[in-house]
Order: sequence, then structure tokens, then C-alpha cells
Amino acid sequence: MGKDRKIDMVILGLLSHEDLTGYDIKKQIDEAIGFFWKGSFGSIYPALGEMEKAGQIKKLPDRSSGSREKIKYRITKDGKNALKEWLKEEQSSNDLKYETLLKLYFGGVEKPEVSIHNIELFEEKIKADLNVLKWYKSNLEKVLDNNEHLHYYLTVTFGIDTYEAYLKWCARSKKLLKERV
Amino acid sequence: MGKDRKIDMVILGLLSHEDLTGYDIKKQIDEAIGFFWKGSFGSIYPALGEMEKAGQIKKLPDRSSGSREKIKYRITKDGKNALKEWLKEEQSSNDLKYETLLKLYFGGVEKPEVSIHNIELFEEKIKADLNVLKWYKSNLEKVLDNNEHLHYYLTVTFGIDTYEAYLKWCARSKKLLKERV
DNA sequence: GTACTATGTATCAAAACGATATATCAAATT
DNA sequence: AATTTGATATATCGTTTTGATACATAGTAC
Repeated sequence: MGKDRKIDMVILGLLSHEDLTGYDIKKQIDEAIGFFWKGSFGSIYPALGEMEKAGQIKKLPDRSSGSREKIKYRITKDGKNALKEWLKEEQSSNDLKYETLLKLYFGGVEKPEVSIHNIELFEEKIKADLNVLKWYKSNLEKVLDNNEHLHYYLTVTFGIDTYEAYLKWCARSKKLLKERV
Repeated sequence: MGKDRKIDMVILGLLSHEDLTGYDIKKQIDEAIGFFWKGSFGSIYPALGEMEKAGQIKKLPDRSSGSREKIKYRITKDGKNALKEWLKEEQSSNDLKYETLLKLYFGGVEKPEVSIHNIELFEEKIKADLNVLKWYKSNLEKVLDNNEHLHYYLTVTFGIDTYEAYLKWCARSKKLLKERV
């Protein structure tokens, strides 16, 4: 039991809220948790098949007969238990890969302008994403009395706090690099 | 040429500073850039073999005859060009996977104590790593007049800034969760 | 002397990515 | 009315990466 596949936990977690298709799952990963997690169809669909075989999720009958195929999944008792087990595991790996920082670290082989430009590209992306997160936050604050939304709210504030730290760092770093031009 | 393999750029970047063995490369990834990038032997050794065939790096003669085998690599002109090309690419993907946030997001299916504990585990890890980064920073500040070290310094300050943002978020989040206990 | 840790190269199964194929449906364009 | 575009939906495939393991030598500690 209990392989070490992270995508399984993402799927179980999302299904613990509501029944979803593979496509729905991909959408939720991109839209709701995209700023701290990624996932692709290439891992979602195979996982759905294997998890169904393992009895952690089950297919729901497609009642919209005649139309396009659409497979909704529902979490089972076994699935819920696996999710709760994972939540209580002591170990959590936070895998961060900043290509921006990689380029900055090796930027010494090029002119400072190249590094400055790379920071600016990062900065623009972060500014745009930060606005989205702030909009999420203001919406969530209206319904914060609900216990369920608190968990989402906390991840959103995590995003906002780190993004704001990024932006301060960008400003200071550009300044230091420009002194060397 | 120029496949889209990130490990190639890590290897070229590290070799642009000095000649290294595969083992050295792994060590540098873990120790110097480990807080913003990861890499394993399983990707390093195959990449070294293919990059040598492609002419981006070359083996150096092992002069310590008789002793244990030890293969040092040196970057070639082709390799340096590939590195510079990559530095000038507009696109940079920053892939972040925070299992801690994933558990927090789905934490609603368990008692708040579970989420609080997970945040505390994250907090402890970050505090320890932050101390290391601060020690790096104070050492780097002594040699900051050197252009080469500025790039490393900037990545270290990135780590410090984001880790400090993490810690503030941890404190506020624990407080909000404890109110619900 | 022998156990333990660090150095060093290498491979393999499993996991994840990213691109692509295929097809339906709704909405906007021509 | 016909056509094109974009969103919805499932699925696979080659490539990359991870994480574990295997194997062997060198240096250090007890």
C-alpha cells in the first residue's frame, strides 16, 4: 500500500472536497494551487486508473447519456484514510527550482545587463501574479468565518508574503547590479 | 543542438568556474545552490556522458595514476556558448512544490492540531537553514568587492528574504489556526 | 583491527513533465 | 448558414528527473 506518489495525494485532497473529472483536477491544480504546486495530464490520468484499481477512488456512472464521455471520480473510505495518513506524516519535502536564481548564480559569465533583465522578467511575472493573489485574499476575507476557507486563505497569504519579499529583493538586487555596470 | 535539459545548464554553469568531477558537481548542487535548486546522481552522470559526446565538456587526463578512478571535466568553447545562450533566453520556469502548503490546503479533513504541527515542522527546518544562509552572507560581505561573488551574494539574500517571510507567515498562521482549536 | 564516514562512478525502476493526438461542444466570426 | 476558434475531455508517449541501490576505495575514530 501507500506508494510515495505525490500526485495521488493531490487527487485525493481535491476529491475530498467534491467529485471531479481528470480535466477538473488539472484545472484546479492550475487555478487554485498553481502558485505552490504543479501537475500534468501525463501524471493525472495514469494515477486515476491505478487509484481506482487500488480502491481509493471510484468512477461515478455517467448519467448524461449520449453526450461526450466524461468520467467523474469520487473518493472512497480507503482514499480518505490514505489522505489522513499522509497529512500526519512528519516528513514534507518542499522542492523548489528557481531557474531565475540559477541564471543569476551563473550570470557572472555575461554582462550585468543580462542578469538585470532576467530579474526584471521575474519581477513582472510576480507583480501580475501578486495582483491575482490579492484579489483571492479579499474575496476569501468575506467568507473567513467558514472553517473550510481558512486553509485556502492561509496558502494565499503565504503566496502574498513570499511574492512581496521577492519584489523587495528584486529592487535591491537590480540596484546592486546596476552599480557594477 | 541545445536540448531543454536543465541539468546540462547546471553542469555547464558549475564547470564555468572550475574543473569538477561528477561527485564534486553533486556536492556543489547540495551545498552551494541547494536552497534554490536540486539535482541527483541519476541525472548528473548520464548528462556528463552525453555532453562529452556532444563536445560541450571534455574529460581531463587522470594524473593521479594507480589510485581510485576520478574523472574531472572541463567546459569547452561550445559549452560556454550554450551556457551564454541559455542565460539570454527570455523564458525561465520557476517550479515550486511545497508539500507543506499542500498539506495545509487539504488540512480541513483533519483536526487543526495536525496543520499546526506541520507548520511547526516547516518553521524549525527554515530557522535552521536561515542561520546557515546568514552565516554565508556575513562571509560573502567581506569579499563583496569581487564581482564574481556578487552573484552568489544575491542568491543568498534571496534565500534570507524569503525565509524571513516564511517565518512571519508561520507565526501568523499558527495564531489563526489556534483560534479555531 | 575494524567499524564508520567520505569519496567516487554508475545504473535502474518509478515518477513527473511536456508535447501531442483525438474528439466533442459552445460561441464568435464571416 | 457555414466556419473557425477556444474550451472541454480523455489518453498516450518520449524524455527528464528522482530516489534508491550497488560497488569500491580512502581516510578517520575507537
